Amino acid sequence: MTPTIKDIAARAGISYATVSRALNGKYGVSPRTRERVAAIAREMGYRPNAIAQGLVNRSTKTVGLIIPDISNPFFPRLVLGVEDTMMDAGYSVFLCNSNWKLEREKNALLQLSRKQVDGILISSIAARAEEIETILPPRIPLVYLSSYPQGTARSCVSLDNIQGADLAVSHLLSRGRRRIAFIGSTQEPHSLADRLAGYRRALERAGVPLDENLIILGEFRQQSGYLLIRRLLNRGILLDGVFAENDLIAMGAVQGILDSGRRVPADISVIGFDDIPIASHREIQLSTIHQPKYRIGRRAAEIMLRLLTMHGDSHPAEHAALEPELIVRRST
Amino acid sequence: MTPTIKDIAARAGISYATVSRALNGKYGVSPRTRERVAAIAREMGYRPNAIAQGLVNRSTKTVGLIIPDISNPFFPRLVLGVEDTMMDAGYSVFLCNSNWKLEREKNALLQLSRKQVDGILISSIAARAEEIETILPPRIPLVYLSSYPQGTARSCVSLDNIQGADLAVSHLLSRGRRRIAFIGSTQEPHSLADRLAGYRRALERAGVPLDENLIILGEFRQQSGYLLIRRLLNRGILLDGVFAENDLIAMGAVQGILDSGRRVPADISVIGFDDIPIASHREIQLSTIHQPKYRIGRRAAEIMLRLLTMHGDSHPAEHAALEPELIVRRST
DNA sequence: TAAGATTCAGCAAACGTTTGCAAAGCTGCC
DNA sequence: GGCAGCTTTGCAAACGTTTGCTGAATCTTA
Repeated sequence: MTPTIKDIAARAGISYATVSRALNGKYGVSPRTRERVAAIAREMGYRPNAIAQGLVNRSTKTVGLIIPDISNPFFPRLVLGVEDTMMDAGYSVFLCNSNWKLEREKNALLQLSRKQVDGILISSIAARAEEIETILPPRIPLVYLSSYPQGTARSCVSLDNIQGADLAVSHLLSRGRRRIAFIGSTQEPHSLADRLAGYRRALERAGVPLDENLIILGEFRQQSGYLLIRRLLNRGILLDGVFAENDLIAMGAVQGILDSGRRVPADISVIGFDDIPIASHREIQLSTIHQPKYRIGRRAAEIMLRLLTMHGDSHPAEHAALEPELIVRRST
Repeated sequence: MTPTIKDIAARAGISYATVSRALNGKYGVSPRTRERVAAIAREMGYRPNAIAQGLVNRSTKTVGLIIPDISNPFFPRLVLGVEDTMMDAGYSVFLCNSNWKLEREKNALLQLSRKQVDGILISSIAARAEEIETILPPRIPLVYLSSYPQGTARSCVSLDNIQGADLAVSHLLSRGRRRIAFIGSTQEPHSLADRLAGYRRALERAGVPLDENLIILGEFRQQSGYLLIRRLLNRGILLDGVFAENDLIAMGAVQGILDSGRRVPADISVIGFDDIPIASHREIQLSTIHQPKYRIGRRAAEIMLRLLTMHGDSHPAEHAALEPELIVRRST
């Protein structure tokens, strides 16, 4: 069917070992045969079979990328950052969506390890490192990006979530807000913990007492933000500010507040997290904490490439915590 | 390192051929040994090496998915549709972004064929089928989705673009608009041609003369829509309606119109194409032609699975043209 | 009990590469 | 002309599976 190295060898009247060496620029082939082989290969439209190469080289030039949901606007640029830089380095990437389910995340891990990927990048929703790292093949390179479980010794690339949340809440405080609700999601335990910690830290520093009634949790969806804020308001709980764990929730919250007859930001200021594309839209103008999504993806991929090249020798885990940036827009 | 079939065989004191048969449920192995093998495999944490299997089976249970740009809001749900259904069928998918460049598209095709994918799904920007189909390995299953080149004999899943454009323009006409601009992109020649054809057809049917000055082309980006409409307006060209080739362009156009001091839809009605998530947002409310993105992805994957299972025997190309749906919102 | 049928297991080749080792060919020198 | 030393090539094993063929063991039946 498709020509193999043996077909080339037959045509050139030499052994296929020589063809392999010629094609790969290995030492020990005369310039003349090297050229002849190259010409025949070109003419026959030869393409190396990466599967066979993978088997003998024990490296497939392939990595896996696991994220919760590509249709969540946070992830596309992250994925692009990974894909661009891995592609440039000659790697292909398997994309897997876990749909925020640990079960599917584990399943993807299993699939990828069967497929002999050289490394795995994962935006994990697992709470503890063991939950996923015990599934992995022995010493496969692993990089967490954007979200990682507690207690891992692997490389991570993420925003400083505590600092980011602190920044957001401090901003609300600086606008004179004192009754600040936290609306989050239980879908990513670790990111929740950090952002909640930042929320607490900012309040504490400002001497504002924490009211547990103001903390309310659901999912990472716009509708969830809408429903939660309405529930809060209907209960008659007073508030003048909202810090949402992400922009989708924040946008839902804004709608909920408007629908309840209150104004944003006059009555209630709202700030989100992530700075997804829509947040900057002229008609939305949501204040938020910017995450450099493409850069996170690229950085994670770069770390992966480093792990991949120094195959085996000591994996010094690298923890890159990028600086969060406050973006002030109309909603605060 | 990781246990192989031979390790299991050694432990069980049998030949590795038998282990293979036992694990794969092949005929010719006693229940007793079958069980013993299963137990040992479980105990040793055996995972079949898909690369080795791929080599001998000549099937990798892997497909490639090539799209222009995952960070364009049209694609994530399309990709999800593909990934979900391929995953369920036990396939992994390589994601490749071509960044709207034919060169990169071809390159991805090459990479994927080296990697011995079982099939390729592609949202191609190529104008003619030869440009990409000559690169493919002989008889690999190929499915175009959402966008396909002219003159292909392969399976396609897409919206009826002519019909969709006709629907959009007819809607503007029904609102009394007569000077309707077409703002498009040269990035996808075939989709451009179809949507332009629909635009022409609708005008002709209504007896509205075509004014070539109203047709203007750029890129599939919001900024492009903004710049193009401003250029049009600055030239003093009269218009009361805009049909944009996609929602991003349409949103840019709306901004451009507003910035020029005109009102939407009072002075100029705007309709887009695709119905990306943001179009339905409360503060945006863009009229558009809905594309069932997830369904397109799923459908394409289903066709791929069919091609994959009837390996070899006659590939009757299937051309699925989904029905476009008009969504009327505030911008018209 | 013998012959035939059936079940179970092993051998070895194959998939398309890479690569260590050995052999063959060539060069130049004494 | 013989031989050392280098360059070029070939042989064969290996990577981890699947599978056709063959042989041994067990079972059935008359």
